[in-house]
Amino acid sequence: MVILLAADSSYKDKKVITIGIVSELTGLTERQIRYYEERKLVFPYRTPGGSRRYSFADVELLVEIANKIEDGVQTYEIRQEMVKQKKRNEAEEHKKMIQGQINAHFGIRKK
Amino acid sequence: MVILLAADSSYKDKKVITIGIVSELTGLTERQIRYYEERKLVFPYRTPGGSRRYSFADVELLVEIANKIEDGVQTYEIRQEMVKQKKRNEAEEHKKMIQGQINAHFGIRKK
DNA sequence: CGTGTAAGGAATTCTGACACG
DNA sequence: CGTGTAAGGAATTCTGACACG
Repeated sequence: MVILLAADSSYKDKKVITIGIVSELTGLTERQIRYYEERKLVFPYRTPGGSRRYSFADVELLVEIANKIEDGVQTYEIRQEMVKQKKRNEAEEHKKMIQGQINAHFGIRKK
Repeated sequence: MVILLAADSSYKDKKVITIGIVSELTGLTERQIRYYEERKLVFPYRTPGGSRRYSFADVELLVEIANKIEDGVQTYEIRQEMVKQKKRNEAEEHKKMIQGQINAHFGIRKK
């Protein structure tokens, strides 16, 4: 029997980090970080005052993006990959939801 | 039987949150947050420019502090508790370290 | 295409102090 | 003791643009 307690995603997904800190954390310039947003690769939260707030998940994503760009991948292509991945995830979600409804109707049998 | 506890402390302890965000997260005013630092209850990182950066652990600590103050506990008393707790932790650490050295010398037997 | 930079403005944060109690 | 506030300054962030290539 295995009991696994998942990583605390609450911290990872909270958008609380300013662009200056993200710059330090990733080694990217603020210019680069803003540009990747312009290309719709990252979506920081915006405060009422207009400044950007990133999550740790965003920070990790930014590093991945930067690596791909270093490898010669264009932002447009990276965007395409992300859209595709998102669709796969949604399909998976949908599948799980349907299964959940089936279970709700016929009862859940677990090995 | 295996019990795995992940608790990603890497995110929790990184000092990356500005005082404004901490204020939103905790509901405390910036004045309160700065005062608790003055009373040596929290220790944010300082950027070269002089501004404070807090971790999620700090945020949680601040909430606990605020609760105690609401209960009428004075900052000085809270400080005393923290110092005592720290000493207990260090004693525990020391004990573990000693045991580690013993194990290193005589071999580790695990049940 | 991806990034650097100077420009001017706006939002954020800092400290020390006076105030109340 | 714990917190509010006005004050002036410094650090941070924002946008739009010009530049290179």
